[in-house]
Amino acid sequence: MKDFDKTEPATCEGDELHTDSIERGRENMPPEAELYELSDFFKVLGDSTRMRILFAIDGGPLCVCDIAELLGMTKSAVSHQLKILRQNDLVTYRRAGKNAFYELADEHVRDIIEKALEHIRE
Amino acid sequence: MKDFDKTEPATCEGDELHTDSIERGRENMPPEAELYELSDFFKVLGDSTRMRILFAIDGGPLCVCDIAELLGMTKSAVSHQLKILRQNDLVTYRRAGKNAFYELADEHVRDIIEKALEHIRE
DNA sequence: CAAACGGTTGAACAACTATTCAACTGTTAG
DNA sequence: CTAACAGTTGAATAGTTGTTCAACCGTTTG
Repeated sequence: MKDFDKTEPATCEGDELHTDSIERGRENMPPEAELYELSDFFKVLGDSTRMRILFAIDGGPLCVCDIAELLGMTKSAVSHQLKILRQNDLVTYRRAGKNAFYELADEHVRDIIEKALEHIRE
Repeated sequence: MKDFDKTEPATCEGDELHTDSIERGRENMPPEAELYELSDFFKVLGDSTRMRILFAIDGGPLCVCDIAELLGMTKSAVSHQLKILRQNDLVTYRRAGKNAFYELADEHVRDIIEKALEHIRE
């Protein structure tokens, strides 16, 4: 009995109709690597702190200290999140003396966030 | 010394230019509630299993068992993720006898994923 | 040069999350 | 009715992740 359960996953009773549907779904599936890039990209956007940072620098380049002040967080916490945003090419930065000014890297990001906003506003 | 660090966060030396930039960033910030809805939405997309599910049913409605077969996962694991997709209005489902057929809820979702694909492909 | 500041980093901890497992519901077929 | 199947669910576990803390680096200013 329990041995049967271990054979999961299994097609629904080997139905022809189902195997067809599965095949269609499989054909639509992007390559493994792309799937991970895609979900990793959304994972970066899936944090309210990072989202706030993106909106903050959308109004123009800001240095770490200013972002920290704006969000009411420590520079350390902000810097950690900026690193993630950098590593995923969502922001770029340029050094100016003691400061590091961050800004949005890409117009795509703005578009995607805009579309998502439309979605949640129904 | 350590007491000073505790005063974080702080503006960069109270510079006028910086407080201006901060103000611009602050004006651009969406309301708190919207920020959370937005990052929660992306959080749902930020998982490779859920992403695979979305691509699978993008090729047409599929029942839980078929999705499980297609992804090589247990029905239980898939069902848990489908619940999250349901709760966030990314999928809808209709019951047909023993089966529950899931499909994409919204055209928006397709658009956003498409835009993100463009982005990661540079 | 030394002190102060902006920024980064690694380790540690707490909070969260995906999968597994087992038990359960509801539907259909024998 | 009962057995088998599709699907759901809650608890437990293992892995991931955001923030804090302390130490550090590089630049600038006195």
